[in-house]
Amino acid sequence: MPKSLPIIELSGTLCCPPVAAGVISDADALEVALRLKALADPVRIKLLSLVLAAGAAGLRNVDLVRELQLTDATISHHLGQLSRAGLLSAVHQGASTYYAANRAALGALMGVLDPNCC
Amino acid sequence: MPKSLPIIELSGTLCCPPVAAGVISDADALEVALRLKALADPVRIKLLSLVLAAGAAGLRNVDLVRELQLTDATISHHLGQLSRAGLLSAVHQGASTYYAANRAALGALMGVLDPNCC
DNA sequence: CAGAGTACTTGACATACGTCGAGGCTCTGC
DNA sequence: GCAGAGCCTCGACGTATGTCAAGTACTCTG
Repeated sequence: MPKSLPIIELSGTLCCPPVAAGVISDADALEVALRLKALADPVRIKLLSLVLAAGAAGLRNVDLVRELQLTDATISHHLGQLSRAGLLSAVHQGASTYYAANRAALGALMGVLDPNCC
Repeated sequence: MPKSLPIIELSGTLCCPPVAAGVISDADALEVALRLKALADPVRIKLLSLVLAAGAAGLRNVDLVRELQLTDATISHHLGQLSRAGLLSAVHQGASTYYAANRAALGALMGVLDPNCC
């Protein structure tokens, strides 16, 4: 990975034309790729699935530590990745942090890549 | 990545319930993640977009070398990743190899992750 | 057959990434 | 105020990955 990827603000919802509509621009390709990278890990897929299933209430770091068999540091790392990609939203409540899935962001990302969309 | 990811046959089309339908299994999470990993690179997104735009005829390695500014070895590497993930299909014709997008596989992958689907 | 064009493989390099242990911070309840 | 729970940050580690240069193999053309 010599050509290192730049840091981009990803917390917002992705917005670019679907790939089926024409050749994607370099900038859009980068945005899409960075979000996919945030999702391209078995732990994070499982994690997102658990959070999705929990609904709007969300789940805490500890809840996920119990489900997956990983350190709280590792879970925190993954939650950070997903949050930075805008796929998860975190809300602090007392000593805990509840993570909920950002369904709109996930839907938008899938919509851009879906060849059958639009 | 100490817990190294196993090698799995991915050339077929993904088939598992959408994440919105419930918590995904470890095996399905791994399958989804491996396909996303194959897609989570700006070059490969651009590449897929170009191939998609080319339609059923497909594109050759050289064509893509000209579009993106990379070595044929690098393009070959990326094409291999996408092919192994079942996202691209290769057909040899004389001295050339034409790559076409596997729309069904891409659609299936997006369908599994789309929270608005099903 | 010779040469050009195309594609894949291999090896090497630098960087990115997942994981953990240790430590520190904030909030809660006694 | 203290002890504990929950969460994050930091540093370190081993592995994976994107890129290229060089080499190899195949196909077509003349």
